[in-house]
Amino acid sequence: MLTEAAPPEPANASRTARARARAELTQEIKDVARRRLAETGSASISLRSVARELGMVSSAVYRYFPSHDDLLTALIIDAYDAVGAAGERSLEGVHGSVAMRWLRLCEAIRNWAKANPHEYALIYGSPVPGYRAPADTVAPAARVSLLLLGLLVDGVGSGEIAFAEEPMPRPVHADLAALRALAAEGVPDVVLCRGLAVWAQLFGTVSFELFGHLHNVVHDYDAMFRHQMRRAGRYLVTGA
Amino acid sequence: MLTEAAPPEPANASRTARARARAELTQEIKDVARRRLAETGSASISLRSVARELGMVSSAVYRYFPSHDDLLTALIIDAYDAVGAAGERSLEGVHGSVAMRWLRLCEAIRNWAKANPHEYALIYGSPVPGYRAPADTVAPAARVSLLLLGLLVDGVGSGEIAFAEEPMPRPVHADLAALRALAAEGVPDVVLCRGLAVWAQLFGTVSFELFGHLHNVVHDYDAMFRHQMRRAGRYLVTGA
DNA sequence: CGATGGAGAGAGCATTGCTCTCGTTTCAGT
DNA sequence: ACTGAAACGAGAGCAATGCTCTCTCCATCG
Repeated sequence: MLTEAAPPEPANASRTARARARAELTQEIKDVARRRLAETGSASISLRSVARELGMVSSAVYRYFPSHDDLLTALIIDAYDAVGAAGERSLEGVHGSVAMRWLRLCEAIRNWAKANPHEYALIYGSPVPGYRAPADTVAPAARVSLLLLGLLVDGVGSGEIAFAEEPMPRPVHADLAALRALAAEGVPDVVLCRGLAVWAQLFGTVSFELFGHLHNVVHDYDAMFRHQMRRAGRYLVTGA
Repeated sequence: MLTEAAPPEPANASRTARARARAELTQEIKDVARRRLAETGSASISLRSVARELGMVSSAVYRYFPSHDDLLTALIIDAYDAVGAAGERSLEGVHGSVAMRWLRLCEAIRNWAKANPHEYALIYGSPVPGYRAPADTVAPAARVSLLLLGLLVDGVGSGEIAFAEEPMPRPVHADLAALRALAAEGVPDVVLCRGLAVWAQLFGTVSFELFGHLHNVVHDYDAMFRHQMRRAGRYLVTGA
């Protein structure tokens, strides 16, 4: 269920002809599947249709992805990587205020989501396959979150993020301490809480928009999103 | 796709034997489907399996739900109604502060979601079938949101919710004005914005938890949720 | 050079959504 | 109360899917 196919591919790209062909075909299968996903939604990624489009027979595809879920998982991993990359690109070489970089990050994530709604749904919607995230997905999934944590570290370091220590429930503090040790050195609990809050708000808002929960309520999504995320940024930085 | 089956059922329950049988069987089909949904996820609600469990033949079920999507839509509507009802129950006869009622509402929604994760995924996860929300779903979907708006109206009316008017981007103001006219009389733009923010945060947080996005980050979900929603409530009421 | 095992093809199985047809039962208008 | 129309359930059938098994072919590695 988790792993791709039998032989662990060597890192070296130009191995034997067979290995190269395998890598290429694996990629090609994913590409076709991703295109079908983008065009007609996750329901229409059938191994058979992908095989057909590639001129293969369905059983051949099973040499590359041992099950339908494995193909999906591969797409999920790629999608996580894609949002992560989009987020990183939006911050590359940008040195403005934390609030400004936060806004850029928000816009990048939303723009990616709007450009790839089905991929977004795949990773931030209901977990569709056998329901439990394979271990392989957690690292790529973390990628985009690290950007927020980086922002927090920066902001606290530069003094741009204002905060006053506050008592936390013990278990909350424990979780936050672990998170801090992992990827947010120096960021106090209160600020991590704010981070979690705006993060949930960000993805909640994007999901509301993409999944149609604001239909007939919001009409100018661009303006609303921008305004809300600007406020969220202020909350993140100043706590108000 | 949207409507159930041919004859519009009369409101009167005890009509002809046939009508009663129809209503009962329709309900029974939904019940079996919902049970399968709860037990093994939305993928396993096949008309055929439901029919089998009811001792019918698959084609007979089509007399009641003209397509698989229609069955799903019916379940979706019921799910919206269920969260709405759960939320309403949590506020029934409760007259505490807005912040306190907000917290009750949050807990009720999360508890319902945890008790019915697949149903939650059905309505707040990715829109699964051919996607487009049938018109029949928007009224039940609004039910739970009205609770928040009611809280805002109360809080503004009683002066419990503090705010200072603030300039809004024109299109944002337009959307908020329409929303105010619809179900939030007297609630100023700033407060509506806060409402939208915490609402997105609430569902973002619940989705993160249920869909596994906080796996290995948060361990004591109860404590974290409570703490975050308490803060959100304060933000809602005081703006900080 | 020869054995291994990766690769593609094809047939096949169980399952699904959905359609069509065919008797039977129930209802409603006369 | 009777009769024609409609609703109903059953069954067969179609196209499609995920997945397995077997067969043959050929690149690879010893």
